[in-house]
Amino acid sequence: MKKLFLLDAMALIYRAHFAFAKTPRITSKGLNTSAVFGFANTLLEVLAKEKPTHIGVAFDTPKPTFRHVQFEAYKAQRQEQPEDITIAIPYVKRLLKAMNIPLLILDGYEADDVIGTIAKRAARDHDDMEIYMMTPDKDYGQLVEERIKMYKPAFMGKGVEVMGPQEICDRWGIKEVGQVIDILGLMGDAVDNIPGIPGIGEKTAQKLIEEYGSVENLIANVDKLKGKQKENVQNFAQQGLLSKELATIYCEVPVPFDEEDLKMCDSNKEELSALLDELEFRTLRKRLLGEEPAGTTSETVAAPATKPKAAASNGQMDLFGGLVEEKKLAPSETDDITLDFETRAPKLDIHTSVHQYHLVNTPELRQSLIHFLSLQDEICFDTETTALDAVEADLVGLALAYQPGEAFYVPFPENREEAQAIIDEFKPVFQNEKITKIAQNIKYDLMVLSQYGVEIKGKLYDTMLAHYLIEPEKRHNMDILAETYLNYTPVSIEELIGKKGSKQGNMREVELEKIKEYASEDADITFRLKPILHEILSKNESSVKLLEEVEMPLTQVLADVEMEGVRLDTDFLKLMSKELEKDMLETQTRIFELAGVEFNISSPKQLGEILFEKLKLDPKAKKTKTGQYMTGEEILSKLEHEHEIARKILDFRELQKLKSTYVDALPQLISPRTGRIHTSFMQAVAVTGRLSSKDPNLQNIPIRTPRGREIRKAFIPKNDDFVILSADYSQIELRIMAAFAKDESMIEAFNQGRDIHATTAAKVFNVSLDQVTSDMRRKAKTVNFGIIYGVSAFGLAQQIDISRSEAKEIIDSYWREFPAIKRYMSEVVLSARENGFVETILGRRRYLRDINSQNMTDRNFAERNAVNAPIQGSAADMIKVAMIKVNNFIKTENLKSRMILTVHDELVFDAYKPELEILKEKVNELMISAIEFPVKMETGMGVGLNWLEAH
DNA sequence: GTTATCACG
DNA sequence: ACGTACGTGATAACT
Repeated sequence: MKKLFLLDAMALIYRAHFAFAKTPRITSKGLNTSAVFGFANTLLEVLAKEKPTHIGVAFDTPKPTFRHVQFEAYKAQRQEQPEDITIAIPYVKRLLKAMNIPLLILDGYEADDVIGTIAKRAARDHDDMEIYMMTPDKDYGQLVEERIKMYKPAFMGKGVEVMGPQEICDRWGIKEVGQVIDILGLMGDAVDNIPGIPGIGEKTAQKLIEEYGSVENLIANVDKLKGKQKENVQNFAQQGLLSKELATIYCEVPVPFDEEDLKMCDSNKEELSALLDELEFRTLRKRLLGEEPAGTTSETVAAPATKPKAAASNGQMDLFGGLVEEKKLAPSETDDITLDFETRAPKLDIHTSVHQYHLVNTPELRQSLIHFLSLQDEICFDTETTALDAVEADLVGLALAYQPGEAFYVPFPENREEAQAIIDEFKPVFQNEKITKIAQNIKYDLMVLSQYGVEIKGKLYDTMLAHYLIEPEKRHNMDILAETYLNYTPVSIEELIGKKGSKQGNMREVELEKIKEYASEDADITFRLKPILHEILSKNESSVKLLEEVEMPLTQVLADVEMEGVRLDTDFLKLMSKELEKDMLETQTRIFELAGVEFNISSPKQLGEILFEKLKLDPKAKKTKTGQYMTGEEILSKLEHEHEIARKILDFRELQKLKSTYVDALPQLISPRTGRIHTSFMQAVAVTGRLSSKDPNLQNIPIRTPRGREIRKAFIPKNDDFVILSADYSQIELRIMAAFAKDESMIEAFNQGRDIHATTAAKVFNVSLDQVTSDMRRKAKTVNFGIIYGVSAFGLAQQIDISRSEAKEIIDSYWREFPAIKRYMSEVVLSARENGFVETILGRRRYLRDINSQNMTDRNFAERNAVNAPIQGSAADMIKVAMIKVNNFIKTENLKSRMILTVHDELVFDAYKPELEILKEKVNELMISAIEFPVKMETGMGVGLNWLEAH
């Protein structure tokens, strides 16, 4: 006779936990192992005594079950799970996995439904099998039949109790086991919040069912009852029926049953041994594995036997074969089991844990969590802080997750030393090289943790950056990712701390329970997003490389660069501000004189009316689509010789821009903590792969005008021992274009170090190199840029103020002289039309949805993007790789010099004077060799006491 | 929140 | 006949 044992894990764990309530077992590391120990003992006892041939262990899931759908209050008042149990569950699961015992878990169903279904099917399909449901839970009585028995484990002095149909009927005083639910329906069950009928307890229920047979029949014969009891049955008839329904175990759960899956087999001794050591279960270990001390078993124990279908390398067993792939289940496949209360496809999740988000706020709990984290291949984390700006942020909490559906929240005290002590506990986890750290926008977390002296080691995985490489033109917030890929809308941060514009609330003031839920959810979601995004990303091999070898290492570099910051000469800026103020006032006075009235010069609306209506400067003045006069720089420049006011307005605009955007704004962004400026480099904004910079934007500090470039004098070295070093790629985009197009003449010009714009001018204007005038060179330079942007005659004409026909002639001439470039351009556009995207040298994609549009404007725009994106993007790829290499060099050589800025084709350093020469040499070498192109690359280097001098 | 303008590569 | 260079971010005005 075969023996199938089905265990109700949660019921047994609870029972074990409370059995040890007075004298809990604690390991030397503070882990409470009572529940695991109790469960393990019970399990081993039954294995030894009963020698089952088949076995399975069922868990509840944290997901709402159909009973919740039916009855909202179901189990609602059950008190929260003790943390010791929460911590125990993963260990129990590991124990079972190590013993090669299958876990039975199905979202939407409780353990008793799963056990009931399997028990009934096993009995039906196998005459030669006896089924034992191992549980202390009385509800199971309803399932008992000839070959299905309840097996109550020994407890509190009482021995094992095996109950067949006779025993059940005797126990409840009923005629058939099915009436168990009628009894429960009447008496209710306080633990599960099944109400029953008021005034009816076990004894009364027994008596009534003995007499009437069922709840339904009792209600039908309510007239035969008397007094208060009659009243209650009448008034609570519905409640009684519902209670009966709730107590009914559902035996049609959509799980296939295959006896092969549940066959007993050998343990994985290596895993088991490690686990028992960890739990410090010495006696058990001896019983199970003999006397070998820890650490010597792996060589001596033969390879563990594995089940036919249970071989997954991660130790998870594919119990239900195809059903494990539940995400891919077509609805039709589950149609044969339609459940009227099911709103979604049943989901089988072998390792979904029972409870979701846990508060980890004691040393013991932290110890357990850390211990468990250290066993993972990858973990997900999220920091909660007091500020959006990482440099100014204090840790409020840390959320961690290592499997979907479960997360842990560790709150941090406001006291800095206490917080430091807690984060120090987690250091071994963060510094474990074997664990991949997953996070959304991980640069922020890296920066926050670095303030607490935590330098993360091992692989990083940023879901934001993964998505940036999948769809660079989209947005990459976690909320959007969750909605797109998980079909789930997370709790918004605004619900916790209010909008960021208005006096944004403090994370510290949020209730612990709420922040726990919010933070845990973030970690959980991010953890779930990772495999989904990675699966999509993996469709393109180069994307995975790009993420792992460029963007992830770069995010660490950027964290370093941002933390370092830049020193600003505030005294200088203060002086400059005063001068600008004075000049602005003078200019404004002159403008008012010239205009004859006072008005707001900063208002394009007012300004347009003054210029074009009052002064009638340009009779054919152009208007914007909103009906206003255009007063931009290019318009006013053309009026410069018409009227003095145009020049003055341009001056005023420049002064105001410099003052408000730079001179006055920059000092306000100095960190009170470091006294330096810390920009944010945005890694997932620019569609081409470039970085952007904000708060403040240090990538648009003026340089083109004499007054503007003065501002760069305010960017200074950290002290007298340092100087500013600036290294920029020379003509990187043109070189990349020449390489892509394989244009021999242009490649040769670069390889010979010739002036590329002059060379272009000579060719385009058909003169010898020494006949090229500065005007010709200027035009050629503009043309070269224009080519990269996807030239049009109109655009070129506008840019250098020539006629459209003249522009067209120049372009035609360019194509004649550089036919390879023209060929390359058409090839890129063609390939974009075919594939719908273009790629950079490292395979970074840009999708061009309008490339085949009927709308010419949209299509032309897409075509210009097709030309520009691979060039601009490849240059971005190259400087990113260079940054990683340079930072690596600085770190491995332990230099005092630091990278402090990056501006598309330029790297800026705070260079320690004694290191200047080696730094210059290495930076140059690493920049030009970052990515191999079939064209010579060059850099320009400058050193000075400020950023301007370094150019 | 959108528009116009202007700073950079 | 159309409507036009590529990629960003900050500010002030206005709705």
